[in-house]
Amino acid sequence: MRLPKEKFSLVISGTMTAQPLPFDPIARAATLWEEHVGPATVMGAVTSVMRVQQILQSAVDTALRPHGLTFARYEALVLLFFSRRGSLPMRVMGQRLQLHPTSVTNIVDRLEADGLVKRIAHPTDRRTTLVEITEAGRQRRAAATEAVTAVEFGLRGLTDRQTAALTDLLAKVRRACGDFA
Amino acid sequence: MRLPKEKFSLVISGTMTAQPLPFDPIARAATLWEEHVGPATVMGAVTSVMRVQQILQSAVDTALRPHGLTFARYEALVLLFFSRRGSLPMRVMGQRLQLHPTSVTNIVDRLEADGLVKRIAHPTDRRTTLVEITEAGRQRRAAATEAVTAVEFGLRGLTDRQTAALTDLLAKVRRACGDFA
DNA sequence: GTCCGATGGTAGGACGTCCTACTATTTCCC
DNA sequence: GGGAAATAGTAGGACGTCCTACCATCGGAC
Repeated sequence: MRLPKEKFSLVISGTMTAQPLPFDPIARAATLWEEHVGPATVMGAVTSVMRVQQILQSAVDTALRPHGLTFARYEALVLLFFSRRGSLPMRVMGQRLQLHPTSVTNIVDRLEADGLVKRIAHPTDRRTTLVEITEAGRQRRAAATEAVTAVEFGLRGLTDRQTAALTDLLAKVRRACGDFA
Repeated sequence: MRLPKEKFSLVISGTMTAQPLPFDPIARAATLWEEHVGPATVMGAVTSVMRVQQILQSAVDTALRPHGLTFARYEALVLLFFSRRGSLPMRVMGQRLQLHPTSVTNIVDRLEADGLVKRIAHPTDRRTTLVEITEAGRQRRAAATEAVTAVEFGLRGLTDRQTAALTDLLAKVRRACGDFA
């Protein structure tokens, strides 16, 4: 539960070099790709998504570390907080968070060990495990939310309009890939 | 080196539920966030990036698995292929690929074990290790490139214009976070 | 020349994800 | 009702990333 050591860098993300490159490595790769391979539009977009995800993940995890959370665990906490009864079956959590069942098990294990959630029996289906957010979990969620919103989730450099446009474009991709109907 | 088992799903990505949800889980979360927390624009965009990265990573890795590559190793191979001499110092590879030095070590270890690259001594600096793509590596890159372009890197649902717009938006973020000057 | 800080790379360990199997329970269909 | 098939969750293992610590080498200050 300690903040990471300071580095000699302006970079927010954890994956960093000492100094930012003087050129855009993705744009350069795209140029070379056009020369040697073919149209690079898709390649460039995919690489960009990968890289930005890495930046955001690192920024958010850094903001959450003092609160003993990762982004995945934070998302789980928020999901339970939003739920009507403050509890959900593991399986539903996996669907909403788009996670493998075993990842849900892992996440809930950690949250439960920290006393932020607890597993309770489902009233009618004995196969099902309900996960319920505790009072400590609610408080932790509030504090963690302040931390991540304070750093804008690591998303910088966009206007609100551009941010919304980004979300829309990505939603098209998610729908086309069958994330939702 | 075997293709993954078929699942009962239309979803391209590896992380999947049996059926797509009938609603957009990110849009729903954004609505709840607006109700309970505040403006959800940034939160929605960040979650979307995370999810799309997961989809793309899974699609690309699936396409590359028959070729014995992950996306990270494929990127390394492409980087060396593009380089003038067919070789680069480990450190430079880490800068271009935005990877931790130890991750570069890991990736090069795997590629070398498969005979796709080899470590050679730097002519003047004995600290530095050069990584050189082999003929087998060049052939593997060509085959792998066909595989990933055949599935469009998993990026579906966007026009070329929209794909370019996505790249531009993400470049703004990368620049703002100090990825490049 | 020599020393000391900076640089390049690797080893070992933590963490989080996924996958494959496995058990327990429920549901469906005859 | 009785049994096959589906469903919920977990255990154990592989993989890839990061971090800290470490060793070897280089380069500059004196």
